[in-house]
Amino acid sequence: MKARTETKEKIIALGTDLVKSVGYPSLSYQQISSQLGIKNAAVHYHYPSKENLGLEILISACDSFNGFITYITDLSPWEKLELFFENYRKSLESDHQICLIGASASDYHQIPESMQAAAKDYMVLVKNWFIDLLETGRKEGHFVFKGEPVNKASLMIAAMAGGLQQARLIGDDHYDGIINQIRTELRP
Amino acid sequence: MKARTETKEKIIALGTDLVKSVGYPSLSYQQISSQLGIKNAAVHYHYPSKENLGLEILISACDSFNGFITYITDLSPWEKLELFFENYRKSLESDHQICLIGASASDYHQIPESMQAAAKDYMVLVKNWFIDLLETGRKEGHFVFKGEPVNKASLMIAAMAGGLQQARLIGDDHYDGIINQIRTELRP
DNA sequence: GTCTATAGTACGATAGAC
DNA sequence: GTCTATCGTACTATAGAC
Repeated sequence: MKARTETKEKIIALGTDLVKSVGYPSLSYQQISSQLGIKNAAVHYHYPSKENLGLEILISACDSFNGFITYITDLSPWEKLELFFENYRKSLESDHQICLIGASASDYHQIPESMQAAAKDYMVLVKNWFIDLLETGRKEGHFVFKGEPVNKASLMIAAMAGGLQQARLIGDDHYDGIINQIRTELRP
Repeated sequence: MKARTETKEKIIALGTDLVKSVGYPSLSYQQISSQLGIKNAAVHYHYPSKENLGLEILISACDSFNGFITYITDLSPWEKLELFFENYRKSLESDHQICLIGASASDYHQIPESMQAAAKDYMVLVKNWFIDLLETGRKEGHFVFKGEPVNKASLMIAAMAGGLQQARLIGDDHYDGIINQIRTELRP
């Protein structure tokens, strides 16, 4: 009924939103089909099992992030960091969605092994990008921090993912306070 | 069959473990009854609805934390902080359980309103204790950090909750790196 | 306080028509 | 590529015996 496989892309886009707002275990074929105006079985046609769908959501996010870091490769360390902050802030504004890394981690024992592996790959990708950003930024005098870049990267990624979640409980100020603290501590 | 309400306490203890490992939505009466050697209906006798059970788990955790901070009230700021770190590290060693705050936050849209409110109360309690610890510790020269105590507290709590989750994906070193970074930055 | 039995619901998944 | 119809399963929850 559709030109090319437009529906397939819509399913991934909506599925991603749902995982970020209710989590993979609570994601259902009915939510997807009803919101897209199609039927249960139509979604199964594109993604036979829930595992297929969940895995594709993670792989797609990985591709997007790779595109993102390539796109911003020429910016300054601070500009890169602020864009990363901004992307996370957008999740907060989209009805308090959390990031896929946090969602995959908190539901870790409820997702198939293939998704556990994909989530790990995704997180390693993000973390390595962060380590490189911090290392380069410090070397060039843009950032100031004690200790190893790997530990600083771990601290920042964990704080951002955790902060997004906790903002659901006690409000967006919590997340903004975290970002401001990170900025304050990193500034020369 | 039991003296007093021993079963009721066992249900809360096991329920707490299950929420911390699989989350409230994936927690089931069957897991509880089978692991306690009783039947489905017996659990319903003590906690008629799942909401009753989930709420009691959070309230119980709140009470425990209140007991904890009273118990350590005479220790030094660093000793208090290290005991807090230790409690979180224990979750990691218990088959990678996460904290109740992180679990409640990531499943926020899947838990009843009464639990959302209880989780908020719990988190406010923890955060306020942290703010006071950081404020006092800095005033007395034990801690060093830039910015407001409230933002530093937000950063630390989010990093610990997020770090516990992310350690499931990429290993315990991730969490330990976060704690070491926090120590390094806080040390005078 | 614990049991058996079951109602009622929601879900993932498949078969087969169009 | 989408539909209707349905199977099998897992879950929350309740009624009533002991």
